[in-house]
Amino acid sequence: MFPPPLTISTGPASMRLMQGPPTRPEGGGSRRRRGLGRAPAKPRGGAEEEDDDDEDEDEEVVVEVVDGDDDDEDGDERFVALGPGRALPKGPARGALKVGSIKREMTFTFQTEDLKRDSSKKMSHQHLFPLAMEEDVKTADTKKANRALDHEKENTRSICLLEQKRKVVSSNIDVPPARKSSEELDMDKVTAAMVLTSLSTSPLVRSPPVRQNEGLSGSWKEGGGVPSSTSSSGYWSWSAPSDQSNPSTPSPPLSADSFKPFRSPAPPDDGIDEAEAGNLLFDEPIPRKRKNSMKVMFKCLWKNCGKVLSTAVGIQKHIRTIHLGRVGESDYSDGEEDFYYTEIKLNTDSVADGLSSLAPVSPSQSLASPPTFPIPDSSRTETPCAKTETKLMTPLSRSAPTTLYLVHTDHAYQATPPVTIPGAAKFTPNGSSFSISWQSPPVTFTGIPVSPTHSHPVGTGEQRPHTHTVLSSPPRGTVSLRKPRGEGKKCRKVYGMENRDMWCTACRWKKACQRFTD
DNA sequence: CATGCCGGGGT
DNA sequence: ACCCCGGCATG
Repeated sequence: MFPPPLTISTGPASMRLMQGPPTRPEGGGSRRRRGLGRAPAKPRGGAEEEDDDDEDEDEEVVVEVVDGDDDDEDGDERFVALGPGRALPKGPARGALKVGSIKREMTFTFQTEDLKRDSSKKMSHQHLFPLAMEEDVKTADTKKANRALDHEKENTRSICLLEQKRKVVSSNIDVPPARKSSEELDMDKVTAAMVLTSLSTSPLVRSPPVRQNEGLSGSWKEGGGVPSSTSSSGYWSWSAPSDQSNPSTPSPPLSADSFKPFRSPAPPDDGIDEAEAGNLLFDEPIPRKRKNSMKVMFKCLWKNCGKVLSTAVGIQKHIRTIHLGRVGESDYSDGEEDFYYTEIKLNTDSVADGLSSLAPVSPSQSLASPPTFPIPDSSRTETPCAKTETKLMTPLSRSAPTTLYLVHTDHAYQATPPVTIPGAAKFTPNGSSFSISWQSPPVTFTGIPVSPTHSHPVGTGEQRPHTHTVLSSPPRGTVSLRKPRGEGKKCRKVYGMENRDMWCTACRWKKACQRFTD
């Protein structure tokens, strides 16, 4: 109560320290400080308050960002938010960030859900991804419901058709059944043409290599196309913006189908391949190289099979016989195989090369978060598979083609954009906080090892592994949100220990400095 | 080692 | 809510 003896208090901060350690007889160093003689708090308090005001402003910014996320489930939005959020700083901001990230995740999930729903409807009872469904369901949202309803209307009609067609096409595989109006078909054509053109024209066009799988998967589902791995899509669903949910958007699967009709008369492997190739290219992270000595290969996308053949016919046959089990009709091709293989361009040097280049190149930044899903996913998956695959190719391997999505990549034009986002790599090197959400994806890898699981021939059970993967992913939120550590000088440095009184409260409390926010 | 902060704990 | 500190992470 009594002001401590001036003698002592007068001493510089150092004094305090010295005394502190030995003992805190009176009440602790802090008190001492206050007692320093500086009028208890008045001055200090005033200054601080001002600071606080400033801080508040910052905080507001943060808040806004967060809100944005809430309002829209749009993936893009998220990114935007991230940018600013990152900058935001200090204490309160931190909290906001956390929330934001969480919401983000939620959003993803829910989007995925939508997709799934759509697909499920179209697909009808195709037991495609039961597991995934369950998982998602828990996260389900009211919003989702709304969207679902909308889609239903339009979908309902198409569903019937789709199913019928599907049956015709293939009984055991979930081929993208969706069929759309002639207009859409045309659109697809056009799109395909454009894609091809762009590809041939400029290598730049590339899109995020990485998660094609996931991103695509999302879209596919929507299209009612391939059901299989839900898990992967789960996280990535974000890549698929609300657009996908819209029925109007052409679903990838559709386009794929649409192509067939034209060429179908005679299984034009080349034609299809080309189209796919185009898509693939998108996937391929290394567009520029392709000019050089690129060798075109056809890779089987069947889940545990990475078989690579030099000819489309070969790969088709491979798929037909090994995966589709159509030994007898080896000659006949309904085009279904097309979905299970993809055209890949290899540098004459070596495939690995290309792959490796991918990872290192873009990721430089993202390196910070190695686990980040984006880059590695597709690329890695493919390569390793290819190698291993050859051996694995066995009936067992026959599981739904995980990679299948890749194929669909054709429709990349749709998916691509979103995927690009992942460019998120941009997010930033420092965005430690970001890494969090991203990390989740790493899961993908897990999936690979898991693949060994035997699955049902039909290609439905596949998801299991994926789902599994997803589950394992949980690590996401785990990352510590710890602030990067402000670069600028903080109160401590600015005022020094001697003037601790001048520090902002936060600094005094050893909390994130509120005055010199970074 | 100095800083900057987080997570806790005390009042 | 305010005030602090132990301890960890980072440069």
